[in-house]
Amino acid sequence: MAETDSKRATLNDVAQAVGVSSQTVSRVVNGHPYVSDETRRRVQDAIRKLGYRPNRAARSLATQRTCMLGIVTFGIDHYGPAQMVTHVERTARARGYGVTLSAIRALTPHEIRAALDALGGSVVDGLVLITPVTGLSAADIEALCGHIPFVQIDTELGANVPSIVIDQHFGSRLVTQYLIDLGHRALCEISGPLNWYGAQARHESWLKTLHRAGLTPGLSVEGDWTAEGGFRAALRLLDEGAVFSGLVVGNDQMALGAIRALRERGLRVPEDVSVVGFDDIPEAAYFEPPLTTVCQNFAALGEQSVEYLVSLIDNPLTPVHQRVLRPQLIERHSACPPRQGAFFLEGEIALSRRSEEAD
Amino acid sequence: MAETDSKRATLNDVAQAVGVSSQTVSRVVNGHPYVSDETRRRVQDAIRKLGYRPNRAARSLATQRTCMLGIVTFGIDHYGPAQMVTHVERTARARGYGVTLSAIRALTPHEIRAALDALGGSVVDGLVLITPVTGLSAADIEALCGHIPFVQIDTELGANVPSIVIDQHFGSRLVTQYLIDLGHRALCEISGPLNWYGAQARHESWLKTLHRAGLTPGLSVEGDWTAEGGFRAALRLLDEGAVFSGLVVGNDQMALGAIRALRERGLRVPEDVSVVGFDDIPEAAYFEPPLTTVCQNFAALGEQSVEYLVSLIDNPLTPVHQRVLRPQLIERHSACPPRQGAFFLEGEIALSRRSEEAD
DNA sequence: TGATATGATGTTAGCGCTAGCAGAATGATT
DNA sequence: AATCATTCTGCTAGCGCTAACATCATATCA
Repeated sequence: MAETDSKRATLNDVAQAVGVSSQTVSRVVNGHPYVSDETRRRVQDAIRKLGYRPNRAARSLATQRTCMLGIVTFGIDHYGPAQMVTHVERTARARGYGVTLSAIRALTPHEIRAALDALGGSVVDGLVLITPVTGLSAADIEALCGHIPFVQIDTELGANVPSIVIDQHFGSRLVTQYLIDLGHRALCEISGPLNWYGAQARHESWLKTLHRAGLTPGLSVEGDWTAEGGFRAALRLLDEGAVFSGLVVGNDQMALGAIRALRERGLRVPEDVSVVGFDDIPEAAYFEPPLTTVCQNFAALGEQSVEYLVSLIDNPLTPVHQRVLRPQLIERHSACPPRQGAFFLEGEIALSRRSEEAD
Repeated sequence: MAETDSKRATLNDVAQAVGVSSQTVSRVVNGHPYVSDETRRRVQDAIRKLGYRPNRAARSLATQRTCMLGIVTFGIDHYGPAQMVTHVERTARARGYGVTLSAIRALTPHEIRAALDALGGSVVDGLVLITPVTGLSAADIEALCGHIPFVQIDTELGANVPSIVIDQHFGSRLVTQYLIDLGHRALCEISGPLNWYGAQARHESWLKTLHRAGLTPGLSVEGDWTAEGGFRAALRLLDEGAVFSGLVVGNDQMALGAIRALRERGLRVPEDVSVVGFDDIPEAAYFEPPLTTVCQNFAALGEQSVEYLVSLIDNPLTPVHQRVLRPQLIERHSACPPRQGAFFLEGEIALSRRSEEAD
């Protein structure tokens, strides 16, 4: 196998070993035609014997392509972004691209610029931006990316940039209407951080769906996507005297925390309060009770974004569009019809505050 | 900002704009001394005006360094590996390195070779290998990496390769002994896939700890790290007639599934069966009941591996060692002393099969 | 037989950058 | 005034590869 040479073998080393020009070796490596079978075989032998591997930097310099995609992601600690990264990587590799990862922890322009700088200097042929959060305009993004083609994932619905998004409005309508159809009239919400597009969209559609049904929305508290945040948010809801038989939670982890909080306050799920989540994380089916939630197809998101990006790289004139994926309701056992007279009389319209004020 | 030139600006463009040689611009870009303040200022202005960014490929070619680390990871869909990736990335960036990610889905030499090929051709200065799984010898790894310095994470304890590992034996002893100390005498196990070093180590130490305490290990069933796998494994345990008051589970997700299975069979946790997990995922505290588990410091793992790798890059003669981190028991509420006479009489030694055979 | 296609190779130049050396200018020292 | 060190700048080469063209041999056709 690999020679014990101190230096890595180069194209030229291989060429000399075989007695051909380096160009011929290059042709073999890149699978070009017009190399005789005999030569090809001998070159391949030498490549193996010398342990030759093409130098990507040199190739990039010559071809102006890197066969690398950059992933810039915010919120990689959360389930959604992490899933997206995984699936983007998988698809990119299947398409012959490597990926380089740049996770940003804070949403400062400085951090973002640093992330892009790390990727911008001709290290990547294209960028997948996982930007689930407000704060950067489309113009900002375009300015930062420069001439590098990019696709955004999980960004603002309706934005006029190359992007693939999940219709969070639809998902929110789905669960909210589901609870309404079950007979719930008093709904509260634990939303994700409202500077996330998805959280915002879910919140808005939660409101709108209730209004359309002629119901008054109950309290909505902002969580932080974590179980702990959900726990605290639910406690706050209860402490503020909110009265509700249905609770729409921005993701499954927060739903888990919320359920625990409800239980600690003596409320049973779903008998006293129906709880629904978002994401359908693999554990959701094994929560107590198994969680009714909304499933998002992250695999499709990853695949389609890479496909789109690759077509953008191959042909920069590919028209700009936003592809919208629809999530799907997964019915399990954390929601059921409300018990009569539990918290409120049948037909009574939901109140966001209990009449008998806090103790 | 960036000019609307069709082409990206190069060092030479900047040099011409200022009227100096490209070398001087290079000095400014790289912060070398011996550039007059006046010149430096003018160059920096021009850089900004032209939107110049150094071409990494060209720089790599000239310097033979890429300032990139490669992460090759198996099992990125699981909590541990995903956490490691996140923390490696974070630390690498703090140290001035970018990371390129190569996730392998199957443990075939072919997949691994492909992953390394994608990274090997002078794209990275060093490799972090997340290889939690058996199948590759240290020699294989060294052969595959060639001359590129590497550090393994989460590999075999005691292996003589540059590596950072968590002492899974210790962790397993911790929980197992904990249950024994609580008074449990009949313990079963749901292990992770036994081709994972961690799962293997935990399994072995589970056995050893029981033996040392003079107890006969109950049944051990292999899971797949997922909640669903834990669910099915627990069901199998029950179906095979295992009798136990304590259950050691290989990770938190499987513990979640197991708890659900136990509950569906009418067993309460922890009153009838104490369950302990591994990992301390952020949700574990909000499980029903809150899960007693073992916390692993993935952040330290990521940090130390990158630090080690960087020192290996800077000085190839850095001595080879394995750094071992110790996990920590997190007591919550999924384990308590066994009830007397629930499944077995006090003092009775655990049987791995019930006397009255399956129905 | 000469003209034309086509397969198989080599030659040349250059991608954008940095290392290393070679100056040139300035000031300090003999 | 000659010598030396110090600060600044430019020149040249080359990192390893590929695109584009040039070359040469062989096969095909009129």
